[in-house]
Amino acid sequence: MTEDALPKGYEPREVEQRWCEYWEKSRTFTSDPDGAGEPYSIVIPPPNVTGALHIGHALNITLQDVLCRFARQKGKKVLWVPGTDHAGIATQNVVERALALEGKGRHDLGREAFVERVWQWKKEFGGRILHQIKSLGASVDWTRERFTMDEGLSRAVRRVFVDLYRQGLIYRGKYIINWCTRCHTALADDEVEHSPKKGSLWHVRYHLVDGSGSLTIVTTRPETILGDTAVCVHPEDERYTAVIGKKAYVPIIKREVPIIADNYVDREFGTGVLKVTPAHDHNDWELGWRHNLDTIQVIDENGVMNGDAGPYKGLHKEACREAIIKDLEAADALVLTENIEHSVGHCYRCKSVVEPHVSTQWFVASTKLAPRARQAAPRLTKIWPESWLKTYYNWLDNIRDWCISRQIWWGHRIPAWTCQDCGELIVAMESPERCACGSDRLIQDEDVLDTWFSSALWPFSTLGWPEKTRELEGFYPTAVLVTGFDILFFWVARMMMMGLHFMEDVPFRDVYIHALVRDAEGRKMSKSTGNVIDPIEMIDKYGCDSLRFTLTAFAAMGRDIRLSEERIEGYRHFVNKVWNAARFALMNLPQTPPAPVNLPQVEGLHHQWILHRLETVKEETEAALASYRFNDMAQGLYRFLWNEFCDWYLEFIKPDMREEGFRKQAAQFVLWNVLREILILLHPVMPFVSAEIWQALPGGTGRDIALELFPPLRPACRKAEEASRMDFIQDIIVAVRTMRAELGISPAKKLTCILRPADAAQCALLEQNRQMIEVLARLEKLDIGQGGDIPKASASSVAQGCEVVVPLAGAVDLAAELARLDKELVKLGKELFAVQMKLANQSFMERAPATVVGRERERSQSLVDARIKLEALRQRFANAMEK
RNA sequence: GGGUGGUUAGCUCAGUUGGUGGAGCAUCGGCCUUACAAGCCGAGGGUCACAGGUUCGAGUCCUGUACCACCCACCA
Repeated sequence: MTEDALPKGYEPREVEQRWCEYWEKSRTFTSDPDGAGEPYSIVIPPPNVTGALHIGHALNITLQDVLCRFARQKGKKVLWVPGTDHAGIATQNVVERALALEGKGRHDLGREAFVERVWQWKKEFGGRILHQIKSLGASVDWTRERFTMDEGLSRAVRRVFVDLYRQGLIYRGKYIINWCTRCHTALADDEVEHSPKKGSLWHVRYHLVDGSGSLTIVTTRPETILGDTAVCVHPEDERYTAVIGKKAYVPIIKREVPIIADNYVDREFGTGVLKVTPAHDHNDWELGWRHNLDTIQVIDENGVMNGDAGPYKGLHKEACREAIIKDLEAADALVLTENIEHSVGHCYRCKSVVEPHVSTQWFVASTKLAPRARQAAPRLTKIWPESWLKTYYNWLDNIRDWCISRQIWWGHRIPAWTCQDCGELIVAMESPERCACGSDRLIQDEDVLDTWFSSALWPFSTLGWPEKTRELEGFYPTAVLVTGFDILFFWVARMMMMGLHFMEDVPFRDVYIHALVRDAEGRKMSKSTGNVIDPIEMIDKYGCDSLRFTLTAFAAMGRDIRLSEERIEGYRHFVNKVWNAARFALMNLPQTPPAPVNLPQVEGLHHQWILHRLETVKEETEAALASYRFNDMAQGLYRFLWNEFCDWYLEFIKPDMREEGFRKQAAQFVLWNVLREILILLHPVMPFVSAEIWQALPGGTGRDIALELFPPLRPACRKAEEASRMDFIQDIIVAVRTMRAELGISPAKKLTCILRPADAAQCALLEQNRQMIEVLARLEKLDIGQGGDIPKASASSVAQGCEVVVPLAGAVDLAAELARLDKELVKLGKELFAVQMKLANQSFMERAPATVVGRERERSQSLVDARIKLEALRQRFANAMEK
C-alpha cells in the first residue's frame, strides 16, 4: 500500500455509492433469526410510499442506524426492518391531483380502476423513498422490506379487525365525526388541526312560544340554525331560570324547540344562551344525547344544504350563511354582530374546514384498550426523554373511541359484508360465499381503514404475524422505537395498545423521542414556506457522513434542532479532518500491520496519554449511547479526534517517525491501533468515510468495518495519573506559543527557552520529554534546570509552578511584554482573591467536604507560588528596561 | 383553561449526582509549520432572563415573575 491509496481530497459521492452497493449486494445487514447473539431489533417508522425523504426522516434514520451499527459492534444479532406506509388519504390525494391534470376525477375511473391507478403510482414512485433511505447509509435488512398493504400485512389487518370485532372491541355506530367535505371522508379527532380564524359572533333573537318574550343566543354558524332542536341555558343562571322548560321558536323556520338547562353552558360567554344543533356540532351532539333531542341534519357531505334546510336547499353552506343573515335582519331577529377570533378545525391533509357530520362509522373501543397501554410504561416500555411519559399518560387517560373508517378508496377495505336480503352483518377474514340465510347477495362495506390502523400493527405484522415465524419468535418485542413526538398519539400509543392486546407484550422496550428539525429561525420546515432543507441535496453537496454527523451532534434530547446548511458544511470539515489524519497515518505506516508492542508498557508519555484518552472515549461512547445521548457521543468523538489525536498526538509522533528502530515501531503500532479504534467508534455515525479508510489501512484490505466488533477495553492502559502529566508538558508548550504570539515573534523563528521547574519531578519529566517541547514550541535551544542564570531581557510566564523564560534577542517590543505580564498578574490576583475569600470563610472551612477544602488550599498555594514567581520575573524585566 | 420545553459568549447550542462557566461558527492578530488553508498557532468576548429561597457554596435544587416556542382541550 502506498500513500496514494487515499486520494488527496475525500470524494464522498463515489465512495458512498460504492459502499452502498457493496453492503446491499453482500447482504451484510441481513439477519439470521437463529444466529448467535442477543437480539436487537428495530422497525423503521414507515415513510409514506409516495413521499420524498425530508430532513426529519434523515434524522430519524440516522439515529436508528447509529444504534443498529453500534449494536452489531457489540456482538448483537441485529434486525432493522425497512418498509413504507400506504398513507391512505395522503396518497389518494396525490393521485387525485395527478388525475385532475387530465381533467378527471376518481369517480370517472370508478373504484377498481382508481385503486389500480394508485398501485401503478406506488410502483412508479415507491422506489424513490427506498432509494433515498439507501443513500443515507441505513443498514436495514432489505430482504425483509415490507409495505403496509402487502399480502402479509393485509392479512394481519383483517385478522386484527375480525378478532377485535368478535371481542366487542370494534363496533359500528352512528356518531358525529369530523368530516372533510373535500376529501369526502371521516377524520379521527387527531387528524383535525385547529387554527385561529377571524369570524363573527351573531346575536340572534328566539321568541318564546308562549309570547312572554325572547331569548338572545350567540352563534358563529347561523346556517346551522336550521338544524336547531333546542335552546340551552345554565341551570343556575338566574336570568333564565323562569324560561327553562318553556319552548322557543327557531327564527325563520319557526320550529318549536324546548328550552333545556345544562351545566355545559358557560354563563360568561355571550348571552349565556346556547342554541343546540346536535347534527352539526360535537358538543351539541353530546347535549342532544343527554337530553334526548332530535337530530336534524341540514348540511350534506358536500357542504351543501339539504332538503331539511327548507328554502335554503341547494345552497352551499357559505352562501346559506349569508342568505340567513340577510333574512334574520329582515325579520328583526339579528340583534348584534360581533367580530371575534375563534379556532376552526381543518383537515390535516388538505387544510379545508372540517365539518362535524353525523354518519355511521366503525370504531375501536380505545377506552378499553388504553389502560393496559398506560400501565405498561415505564415498567415494560421506557420513554426517553422521560418527560414525554406525562404526555403519554394524559392522552391515554382522556382517550375517546377511535373512528377507524374512512370514505376513501385507497387502503384496507373493511372486512364486513351486509346481506341484502336479511340485513345480517358479516365480519370475516375472507369474502363470504353466502349469508346464513342462504342469500348470496352480500355487499362489502365501502369504507377503508384509517392508515394508522395498519401502522398500529407494524411491530408484529412486519415480523410475520399472525404466522408463528422465527422472526417473531426471535425479534419481538423490538429493542427501541425511534420517532418524533408529533406521532406519539397517532402511532406510538396505538402500537402499544395493539401489541399488548395481540402479542401479550409491549412492542418495544424503549421509545426514543427525538427532536423536530426546524429551520435556522426555528420555524417548522414546510414546502409552502420554502425553508426546507433537502437531505438528498445536502448529501450531494457535502456528503452523507457530514449530514449524519451534523444531525447526530445536534440530537440533544428534548430539544428542537435548528438546522442550517452552514452547519452541515461545517461538519464536512470534520469528515475531511478524519480523512487527512488517515492520509498522514498511511504515509507513516508500513504496508502490513506493524509489529506489535506491549501497549500498556510502551515507552513515551505521549503514547501512554493517547492510549489512556482512547480508553476514556470508548467508555464515554458506550455510556452515551446506552442512554441515547447521541450528541454527547458525537461531541466526544469530535474533540478526541481533532483536539487530541490530530492537534497533539500526531504532532508528537512526527519526531518518532523520523527515527528508525524501536521508537518508530512503537509509534507505528500505537498510531495504527488508535486510529483503527477511532474509526470503529466513528463508524456508526460516519459509515462511509470510516469504511473507506479502514480498508486502506494496513490489515484492512478487503475488510468491511461494518463487521468489526467494538474494540475491547484495555484496563491496563487506563493510567489517569500518568496521562495527566501530559497536561504539564502541554501547558509548557502553550506558554511558549502564547508568548510568541502576543509578542509578535514569527513562528518561523526558532527560540531559546529556559525552563525552571518547581521540583525534581518536574525537572525529570521535562528532561524526558525534551524533544516534544522543542519541536512543538519550535525551539532551537532548551535549558532545563533549577539553578542557572536567566537573561534580564526575557519574556516569561509560569506554568504549573514552572518558570518559562524566553530570552528576547533583537528588536522586541519590551513595553508589550511588560503589559502582558501585568495583565497576567491582574488575572492571577483576581483568582487568588476569590480563593482566599473562600478559605477565609469560617463556615466554608467547617462545612465543606475535606476534599473540596483541600483542593482550594492547593489551588491557593499554586496561585501564590505563581504570583511570586511572576512578580520576580517582572521585576527583573523592569530592571532590564531601565538600562 | 391544562400541560411541556426554553431563556447561558455576537449567532446556534452543550453543561447527568450543586464545588474554579464550555464547543462550533463569527470576530481580532500571526502563519504555506511537507496529513489537512475544508488547515495551523494564539487572543478577546458571559452579574448563566428577572426576583426571592435552600446551602459554606447555585447555570445546576425550590418558589414566583416576564418573555418565547410547542402540545392537549375548548371557544356556542
